[in-house]
Amino acid sequence: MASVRAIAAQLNVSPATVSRVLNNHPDVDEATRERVLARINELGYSPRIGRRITNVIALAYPDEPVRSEYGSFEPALLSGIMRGLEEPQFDLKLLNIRRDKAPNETYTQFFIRKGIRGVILRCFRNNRPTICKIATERFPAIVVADAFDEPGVNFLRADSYPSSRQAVEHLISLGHRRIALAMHNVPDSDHADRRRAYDDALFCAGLPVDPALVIELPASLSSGEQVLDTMTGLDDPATAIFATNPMTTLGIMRRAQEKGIDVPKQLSVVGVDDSDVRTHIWPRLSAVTQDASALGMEAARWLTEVIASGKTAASCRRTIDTVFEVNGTTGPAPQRQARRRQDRGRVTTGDAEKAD
Amino acid sequence: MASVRAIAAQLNVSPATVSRVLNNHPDVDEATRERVLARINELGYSPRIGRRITNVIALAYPDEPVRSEYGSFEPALLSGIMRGLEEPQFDLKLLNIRRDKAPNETYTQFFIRKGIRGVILRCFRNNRPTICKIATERFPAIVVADAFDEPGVNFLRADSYPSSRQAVEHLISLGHRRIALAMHNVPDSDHADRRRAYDDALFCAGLPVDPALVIELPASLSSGEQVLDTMTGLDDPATAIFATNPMTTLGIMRRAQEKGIDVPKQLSVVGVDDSDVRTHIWPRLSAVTQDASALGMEAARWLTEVIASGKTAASCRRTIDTVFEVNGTTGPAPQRQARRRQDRGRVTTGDAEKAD
DNA sequence: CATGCAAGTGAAACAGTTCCAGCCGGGCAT
DNA sequence: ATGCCCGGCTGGAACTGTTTCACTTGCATG
Repeated sequence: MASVRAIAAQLNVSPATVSRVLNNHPDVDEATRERVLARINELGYSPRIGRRITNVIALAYPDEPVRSEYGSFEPALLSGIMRGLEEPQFDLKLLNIRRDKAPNETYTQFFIRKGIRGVILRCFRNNRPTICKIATERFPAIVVADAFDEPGVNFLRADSYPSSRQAVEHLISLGHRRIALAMHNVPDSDHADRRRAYDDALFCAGLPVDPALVIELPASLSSGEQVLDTMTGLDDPATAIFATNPMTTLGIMRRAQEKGIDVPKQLSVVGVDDSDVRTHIWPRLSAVTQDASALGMEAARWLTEVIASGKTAASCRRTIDTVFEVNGTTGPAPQRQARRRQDRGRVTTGDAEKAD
Repeated sequence: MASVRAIAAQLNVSPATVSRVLNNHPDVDEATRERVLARINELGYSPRIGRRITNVIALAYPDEPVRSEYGSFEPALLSGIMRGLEEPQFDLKLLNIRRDKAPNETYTQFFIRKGIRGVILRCFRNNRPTICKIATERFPAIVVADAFDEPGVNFLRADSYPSSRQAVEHLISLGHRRIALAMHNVPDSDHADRRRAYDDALFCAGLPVDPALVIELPASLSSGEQVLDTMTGLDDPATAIFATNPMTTLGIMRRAQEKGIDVPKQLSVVGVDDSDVRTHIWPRLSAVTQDASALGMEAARWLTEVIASGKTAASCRRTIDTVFEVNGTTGPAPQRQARRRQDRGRVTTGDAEKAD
């Protein structure tokens, strides 16, 4: 609605000045800049090319672009977003906030300058304050794959509590009593859900939560190895591990195979999978699966809908389901005397068939 | 250089008409459209917003956006592109050609309409003609991860011939004589390189190429399983497999572990890895590795350089190196009598330590 | 005190797109 | 035959946003 000239007229400045503010040019008086920004926030503004409004949204990363450290979550998410943008005919830009945003401009300013009308945000380690800031500026935005208590922050996430709880209960029903939990060492809502599911499942089964069985580490292969070493090395070792992120899970599996620990005969493993990694290895991972592609598609649809309808007050705090999928890495708890074999090489497992 | 009004003046039409042609509006006479397009191709054209030229390039997919079927090649590539765009201050758009391009517009028209000044192209199954078409239109473009004989097509790829040959020679030096080759079933230059390397390495070692040991299948996990079943089921089975794509390699490993075939004691496997998948499993894959991130970064740099300098005649037919990395899936060829054990369950491998 | 420099601003020029009015030719009813 | 209407096509004008250039103003300095 509001054009550069309209805003300029209201404030008794020239369109040139408004444009300069929008593009973060240095030579504009601080007071003037404030006035213009205030009015823009008040009236709203959509970037245009000529008379046409630009139908572009962005997927914004707080820092490093498109890390592949979370397995194939990112491509699955991107693929979903592209599908979600198909029908409303929007384009997608990729943004690196740290790199492109000038320190002295607001987020709204930054996004307008980049010619986008809305933004899908990825939430990582330390950028929760950033996201809250963006929310208070009321620029159309939605966070994927994380949850926020702060009002005004829109998000779409997969709630892994139910299926995480199913996972732990599944392990309990298989006779496991020493179930380890390998957590991510930075708190986000997903991992909090999984922690709660673990606690609740144990509590309801009358099992204690042993602090020695809970470990917090970065999401990485080597963390997984450390988890396996720690949990099988205890005096009363774990017979099952629930790992709350994909890379740690892979690390656990890799280390178990390296040490010749038979999964699932000697140790059961439940992981979390964002994409199809669980099927890439043998045995196929029993895992809590979240559909990153669906997450992306839904987020894109919500955002474009909000933009198109102009309902800036719309709020999204949606949750989609995750699924616990039983595959080959979970089995009955081993007999007590069979545990504690510590040879570092492969173990004889010729009795495999009989045990099934 | 050429603006809408300049072109309009040269052709005695109005700027409105030129704009309509550029945006593929239906209500413009076919003859007029042709004239305008011809002049635009002649003079060149860069999309602008107001007086500013837009520094945006696109990563264009022929069809489905950002398939994750090639493992984490895509995120690694994207990450590299973003890094490559950092210094020249360009933005990146994601484009799905099939979805967004109108059938009756040229590629140049399409890209201009999307406001981009250059494009990085992904080459898949059937879009080689598309890419050649784009090249003849002379819009700034570069293909990543494939090679073209056609002049005018710019590309940047990783040459996997030397390291593929190293890989096969490595297997030969380990005593393998029955080395299978699992190829992708659609021809592209990468896979052609690997085929040549296989043939040459065998030939130079005085070994015959047995057609029974060469198989062409889609890049997928199930293909890998089929490869393993076929190659170990021969009367004179393979003792090593070279798989020319990541997913097939994973399928082979998965199936080998499922059948209890010990890699590398009973069977050696060499794969190809675009990212870090080779380290995600145990044993770590011996693999020909290509740095998708470097590919993306170099492509982005070349493209932005061409755009900035205006050297539309510039040509890029570069190749970066791949590396053959020896990890845990390659070992000495098994003794002849030890082969042909066909029990479907796990095999006793208690003598593992001694063999080392 | 005059001069010069830097900051800040606006008018104008210029970039692209769309709206609206008009032209023109063909089809159709009277 | 003639008048009318309608749709294809076009251009002018209006309206986007951005940049260039000239100008004012205030402050420091010779």
